[in-house]
Amino acid sequence: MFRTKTNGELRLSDAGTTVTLAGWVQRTRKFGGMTFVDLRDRYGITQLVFNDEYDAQLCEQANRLGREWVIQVTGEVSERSNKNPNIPTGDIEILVKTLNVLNESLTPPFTIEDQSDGGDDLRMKYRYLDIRRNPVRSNLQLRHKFAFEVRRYLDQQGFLEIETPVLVNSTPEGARDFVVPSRMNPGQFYALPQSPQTLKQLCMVAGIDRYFQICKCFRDEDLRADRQPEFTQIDCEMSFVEQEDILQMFEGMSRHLFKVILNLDIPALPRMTWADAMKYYGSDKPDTRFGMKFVELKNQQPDNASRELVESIFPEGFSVFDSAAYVGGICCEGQAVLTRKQLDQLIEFVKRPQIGAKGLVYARVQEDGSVKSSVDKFYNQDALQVLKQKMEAKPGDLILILSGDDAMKVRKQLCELRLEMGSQMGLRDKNKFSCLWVIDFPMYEWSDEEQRLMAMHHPFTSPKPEDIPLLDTDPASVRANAYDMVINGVEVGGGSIRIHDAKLQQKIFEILGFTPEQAQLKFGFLMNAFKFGAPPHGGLAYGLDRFVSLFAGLDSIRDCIAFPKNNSGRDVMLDAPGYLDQSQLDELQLKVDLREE
RNA sequence: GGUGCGUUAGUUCAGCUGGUUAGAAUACAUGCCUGUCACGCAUGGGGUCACGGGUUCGAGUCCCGUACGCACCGCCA
Repeated sequence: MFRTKTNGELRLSDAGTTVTLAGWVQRTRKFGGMTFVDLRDRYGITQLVFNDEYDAQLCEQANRLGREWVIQVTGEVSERSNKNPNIPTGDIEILVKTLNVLNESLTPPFTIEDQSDGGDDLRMKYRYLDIRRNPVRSNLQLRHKFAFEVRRYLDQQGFLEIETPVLVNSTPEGARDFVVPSRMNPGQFYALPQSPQTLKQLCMVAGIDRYFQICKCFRDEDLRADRQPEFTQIDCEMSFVEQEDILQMFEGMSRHLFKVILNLDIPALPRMTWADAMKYYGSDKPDTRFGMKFVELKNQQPDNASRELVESIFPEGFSVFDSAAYVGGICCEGQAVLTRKQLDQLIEFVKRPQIGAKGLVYARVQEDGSVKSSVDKFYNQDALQVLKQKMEAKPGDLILILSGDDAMKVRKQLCELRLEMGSQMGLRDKNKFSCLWVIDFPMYEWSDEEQRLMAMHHPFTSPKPEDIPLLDTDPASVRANAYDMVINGVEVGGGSIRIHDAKLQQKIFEILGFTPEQAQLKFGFLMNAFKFGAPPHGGLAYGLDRFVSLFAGLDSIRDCIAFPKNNSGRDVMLDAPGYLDQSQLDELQLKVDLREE
């Protein structure tokens, strides 16, 4: 062992003792004949003092030190004459007797400080230097503690952590697979798992009652701030349970994590049906830190989100509303103060191509209760008062209204607008947490691209028993025993009760457009297993990276991943992916044939 | 596959309507300073203005293309 103490742990009570410290030179300050060195390691900073009146040669040695040099010193802990209240070890310093340079360092390309001057790209290229910084390291420490507490909780609940293979088969449905060629089976490929879904179900058939695994999953899709091609899942499955048991168990786990990591007491998680989430928030992952629920002012297009017809509250007159199938609004408390310019910016916001609204109608409720709107020439004050009442708007409030032919599209636009207003109004505080379950997802959603129904969750999800008759008559309206945990508008986890009956599973595959032969080829192993006494089972999986990011208040999951990939899926530090040598290709009997641009 | 923004010193950025030698801060180097702690002061070195093409008497600045980065849409059972 090089060291007898760590930096950051010495206190005044250690004064007079001789210690050996090792670490990195954070900074040196030369002041006349004195040299001060801040020595850093994982645990903190210790100030070293060199004085040429006592030892000129040692001081000369200290003056040669550069940033990030690795040194070891032995010296006496001494009370400082000038204390520094800003750091925990500010009461003491080390009067250095011996200095040993363990390794020199190049000048780092960016400053290793809490507030670094380095940009993201540069910090990722030198991520090993970036991790020396407190904010990055503390994110990794939080992640460690989070995973540790997950294991502790699940262990106490009788779960077994079981590893499943990383080299598996490519699966239809779902995301693109990363594939791995097999040298011993030329022309054949493994795929990396998008999730251990089928394997954990086989663990249930195998009688492993309660399974979990903290494991890497892989999806070859485009990246985002909250999406990496390899990410970590807390994957869980239980046998002999119903949906209620799963919700209870994992609500318990989440509340445990909030308590032990953030010391927050989270109330019981409210439950919202998918239909209500879509109807009132336009999203299956609503940010419930604030209200501003949608009010339907007209809906002539009943769908899975909202089955009742709503007659327009407006009299005829404004052709945009008259012809729209759906009109919906939100009420923004106290926002009548927004200027014309700010409202114009909101209009620009909803008209952005990514959002795609044609326009935005607004109405301010004045102090005297009258309503002043952008559609005053179409509606009289009586009609606007009906609007005010319907929106439950008070004097000082601002009503924002979107309309269109496709209710679901307008809801999504309204969702963006609501989130934007929530942000502008400061209602999306990172230190506040609002958790809920979204339940009763539809089994299927229509894919325009493939012109067929696709599983919304995955093809092993069981329908709600009361909706099973609808599988034959109206499959699009069948609801699933599927649920997501949503925190602050982030989907942190999701799962379902699975099908454990081979015949029902076969039927679901049929509805998804698989022939019996295809289903047997791709999922025969699962359906065969179901014939040997599969227990009823279900589970869920959390996105560890997202959950930790939420706890740490991060904007991107990259910040809690030690070595993340960039926007194009590259590891800029390793410069991966890269080309293979011809000899490797030869061994694999593969030929690269790049498409010409 | 698509949209937007960006790329100037080691780093983070400024650089206006095209005009003489491209700046600041910080980092780095050297010197001074005996209680500093974001020390201070002085001096100094440091630039393929991402790359390619075009417009122009003249391009860091305008136009087109490419590459790279970030955010987003599509995609992500």
